Amino acid sequence: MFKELNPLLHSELRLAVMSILIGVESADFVYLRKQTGTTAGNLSVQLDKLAKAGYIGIEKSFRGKMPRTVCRITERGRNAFAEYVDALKSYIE
Amino acid sequence: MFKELNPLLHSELRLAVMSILIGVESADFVYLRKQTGTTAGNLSVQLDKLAKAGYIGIEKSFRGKMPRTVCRITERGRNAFAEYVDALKSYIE
DNA sequence: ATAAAGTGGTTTATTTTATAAACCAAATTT
DNA sequence: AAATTTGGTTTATAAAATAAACCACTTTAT
Repeated sequence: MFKELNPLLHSELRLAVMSILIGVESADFVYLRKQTGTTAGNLSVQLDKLAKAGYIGIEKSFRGKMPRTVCRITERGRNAFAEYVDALKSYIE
Repeated sequence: MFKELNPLLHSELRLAVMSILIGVESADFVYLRKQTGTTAGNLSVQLDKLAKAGYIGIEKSFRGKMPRTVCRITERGRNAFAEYVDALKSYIE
């Protein structure tokens, strides 16, 4: 009757991050923080979880002298997101 | 950009319960437990939360000698569900 | 009649998760 | 050179979900 909701995606902040990343080539930490309106600490933790699941890739580098964290959705992340959306529909349609 | 997701509804089990109740006149504890596949303890706790928020009404009675718990969505619950679904769309569309 | 098992739950304890607070290293501003 | 800002991470706390125990009965089997 109801499809299971991937708990990693069923989180407001992680879902927002994935929702952003699915629509862009890449996005950096600062951008994600502004768009989601969350705290840096929370974002840091949630990005880690998404990365550990292989849903996003994180590249750290320096832009001049400042650190820079760029995130990008992976194919696995894309698939998981699509499945999650599909599962959600079993609840809301 | 992203609408807030009502945390009371952003829970797999509570969402499933609301999803069932929105489509029927009423449903009892046993039916909800079977449809959702959850444990009685978990269902009991989550129904309480929905009831305390005024999203569902709970009537307790006896059917012959056995206790019976009947749940019904309220107008407030109906509205909250509709809003939640609408908010979700800002993430998945 | 009594013990064992089942029904329909509730309550309490444990684990997991989310969130916030504190911190760090370096850069920039005053 | 002290204070503030940037771009984060780490750690502590609060909240939530889940599971395990339990309770009050009823039904079935002995």
